[in-house]
Amino acid sequence: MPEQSTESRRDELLRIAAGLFAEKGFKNTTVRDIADAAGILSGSLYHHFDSKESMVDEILVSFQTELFGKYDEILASDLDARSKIERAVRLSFETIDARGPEVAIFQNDADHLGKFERFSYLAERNNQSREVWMTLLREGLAAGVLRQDLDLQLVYRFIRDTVWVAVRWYRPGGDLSHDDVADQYLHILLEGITVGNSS
Amino acid sequence: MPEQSTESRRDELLRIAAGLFAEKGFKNTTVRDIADAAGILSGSLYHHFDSKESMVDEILVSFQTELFGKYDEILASDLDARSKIERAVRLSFETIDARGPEVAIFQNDADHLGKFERFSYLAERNNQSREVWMTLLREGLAAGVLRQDLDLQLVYRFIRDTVWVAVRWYRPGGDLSHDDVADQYLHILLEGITVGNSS
DNA sequence: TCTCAAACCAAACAAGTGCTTGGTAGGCTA
DNA sequence: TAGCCTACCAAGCACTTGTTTGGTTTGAGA
Repeated sequence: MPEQSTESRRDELLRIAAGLFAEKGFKNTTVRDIADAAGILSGSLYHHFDSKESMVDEILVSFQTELFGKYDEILASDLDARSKIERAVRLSFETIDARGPEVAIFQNDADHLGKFERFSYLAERNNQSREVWMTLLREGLAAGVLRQDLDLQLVYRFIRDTVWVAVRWYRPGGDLSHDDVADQYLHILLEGITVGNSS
Repeated sequence: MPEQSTESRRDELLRIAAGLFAEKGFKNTTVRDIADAAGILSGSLYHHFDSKESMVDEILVSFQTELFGKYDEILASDLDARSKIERAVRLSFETIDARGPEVAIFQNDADHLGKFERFSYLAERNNQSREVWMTLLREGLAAGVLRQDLDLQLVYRFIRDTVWVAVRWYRPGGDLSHDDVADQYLHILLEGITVGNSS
């Protein structure tokens, strides 16, 4: 277990920045916004960080390292195909609950940031994510859990988009827990919204 | 039928601006970006438009007027409950196909723009959209088409988010037509991805 | 008490931002 | 051919942007 006793000033600034990046977008957040929220002057940020870019960089790298570690655990587990898919879906909603700002930044700014060399790892992580999901879906197909007439690439895109987009409205501590949301979403995804059918 | 024979220079500039707004975001697109893409100087844009804001304004208003007109047609139609839902879903993918940039702008910038009085109609349209979908879903429930154990508010949010998010990857003229995508999505939404079940 | 490092301030910088102003080229019409 | 209108240019203004620089405060250890 990693020691994470006291939050350093640096970590605190990163957390403040992440919140603003998530709320307003990376480019639309100024270093003065961040400094104001932290109660310091903008120039003082450069005592802690090289640049505004390096702030998002740190935020995204640590987030993705954590997330993909958990994806790997699911892949390596001995769960059956259907349970693996369920776990992967639940992981998304857990992550939205625990790391909302980071998810939002990834959703909103990854495409734009990915154009710069410094953030080329975003594209690699994107591929990695696709491989994880396609593996899970192919296992589901092979196990006879999924319908044969599905376009798996399309299913992947739908799932990828839909499990993360809830970050736009989900608020931790609200009426619905992340587990509630995951339950409903899994029900819709796996069985659809219409009454019993057997096609 | 409105005459729309020749595209005026003004319309052309709006189309160019919409493409850039969709690609880079409203605030991250400069008037010089737009002017460059149009082959003129930035100041010349102000012969056609009051401000950069009024450009998005025109783009969003005309887009929403068209879209909600079609929603109303569906509501007023004499289709059965399930067919109405299908039509509404298909309308989304048709719109992504025909008005991709406008959909992207709405997806990416509506939240941020809606904070200003000038764009308060965005929040109203948002409510209107929710009413349309909730009406359709309630009809589906009353008609016995939808399962009784669904949280309709949640179902609405999922549908709303997922029918529009395809704008991130769908490209007109690609392998998949908007009808292909709609077919698959409807299949997933209505019947789920798992093999026949009757719960 | 002295030292030192972490954290911050105060002021400025060059580049980029939306927008304004006064003027011009060219075509259409009276 | 005179007047006018649409579309544009050239240059600049006030402001905001990320970042830099040199100095100051504060608290803990020697």
